[in-house]
Amino acid sequence: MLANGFAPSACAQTQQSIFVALSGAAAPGRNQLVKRDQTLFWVGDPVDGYYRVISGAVRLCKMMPDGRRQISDFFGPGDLILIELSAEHAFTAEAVTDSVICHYPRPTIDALLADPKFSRQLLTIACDRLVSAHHRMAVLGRKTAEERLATFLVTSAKRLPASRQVMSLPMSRADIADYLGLTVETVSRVLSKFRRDGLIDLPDSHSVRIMDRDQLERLSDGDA
Amino acid sequence: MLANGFAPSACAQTQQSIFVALSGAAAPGRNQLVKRDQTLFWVGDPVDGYYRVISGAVRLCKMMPDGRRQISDFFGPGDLILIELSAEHAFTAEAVTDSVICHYPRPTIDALLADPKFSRQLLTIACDRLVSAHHRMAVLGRKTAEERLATFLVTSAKRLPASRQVMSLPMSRADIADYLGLTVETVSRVLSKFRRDGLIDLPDSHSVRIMDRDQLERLSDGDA
DNA sequence: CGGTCAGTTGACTCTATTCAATAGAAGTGG
DNA sequence: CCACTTCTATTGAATAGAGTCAACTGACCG
Repeated sequence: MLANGFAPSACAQTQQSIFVALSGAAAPGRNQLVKRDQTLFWVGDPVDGYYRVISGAVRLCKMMPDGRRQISDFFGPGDLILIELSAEHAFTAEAVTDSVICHYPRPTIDALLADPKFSRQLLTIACDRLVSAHHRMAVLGRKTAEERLATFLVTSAKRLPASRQVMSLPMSRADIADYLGLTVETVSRVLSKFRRDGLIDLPDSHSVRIMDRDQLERLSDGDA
Repeated sequence: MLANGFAPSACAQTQQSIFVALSGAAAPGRNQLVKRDQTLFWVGDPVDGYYRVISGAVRLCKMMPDGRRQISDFFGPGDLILIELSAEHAFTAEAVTDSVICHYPRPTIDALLADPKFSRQLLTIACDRLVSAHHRMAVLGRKTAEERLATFLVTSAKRLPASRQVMSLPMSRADIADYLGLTVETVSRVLSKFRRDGLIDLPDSHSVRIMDRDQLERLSDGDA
């Protein structure tokens, strides 16, 4: 399943402390099982609390009237879904696979924000996410299809212990396409090319084995 | 010049409070004049403090080895350049035009972070920027050239008082192109088309008058 | 006044999309 | 458990939207 695959984000250290703070709080979060493709919250919903992915994965989406979709972020186990402090959600969050999500009611968080140590940690998480969002803008604005896929694979692999050989990608090709600003066909074609070129192996459609990480990294940086 | 043109961002309210907090601090910021195209900080520079745009405009860039560039954000008067709490800058910041920038040394900010009210405000700013970064990912990943330009114009206009007829765009066509993930030629062509179609007027290359805002908004949302 | 730079426009090219067909995996119900 | 449907992924051929290359114009600057 996913538990051993798609991994927590780079700022796991900080997020761990957050977890401790939240666990110790008067009102700890409440776990809920969310089935695949089920929605955590829609655009326009009130921000009535915060979510933390325990297992599985969540995608954050923006839809256009004609059906075009942009996935602006994925959240894996351990990740706190922190983007908005405003009154209403500007994005939709959906489960990529069956997931366990912990929900912290807004008052719990608001109370914890009085602690400068805690709010400093949240600020660190928000800034880390901001940095990776800005990196992703370069991916979407300036990189070729091959560079996008290489970046996606390398970044996903970085979240995992180097020991793991095969990485699990819980999301569909359509999810990857909407995350990278491409079409399913292009994603499929580029992955096939990477396989032909010996850069990766694809044991099944949700698993990838990185065969030539150096080459993939050069490709992702745009100097291959 | 620019002072009456490119405007502070949407979270001006919060940023105003920040300004008050910083002004009252023991070590207030130090103003510096930064000439056009001059660099505030480079990728890899230590994060030795924070900057606030007093007048002018700043662009945040990421460069690729072969010269491709993505501008991930513009900062206008009043904006606090807050993206990284890490040790090193991951982006380069440059002045779009001659600008006055206020610099707050890192200790000043770190001390203020002890105040939960202040750090809460910084968190709000960071989250606001995160939301707009995610919106921009949809622009870069899914919108056509016309939709990108329409979004850029409408968003820039929103920062200004509705009374202003003519909006000043301090940045060059190349800056706009690198912000929207296009080429200068495409930016130029689309703006010319908008002018022919009566959506905008271009008194000079750094000024735009919005003629048909409704149509531009429909275009930017992708249902035109 | 000459030179450089920014912006515009045109002609042609190419990368990724669209449309279409097929193959394979997964879920459903008898 | 197997037949049937449906969804996901892959591959091919044709198309289109934005990019590239190039020429030209007008500002700005020394």
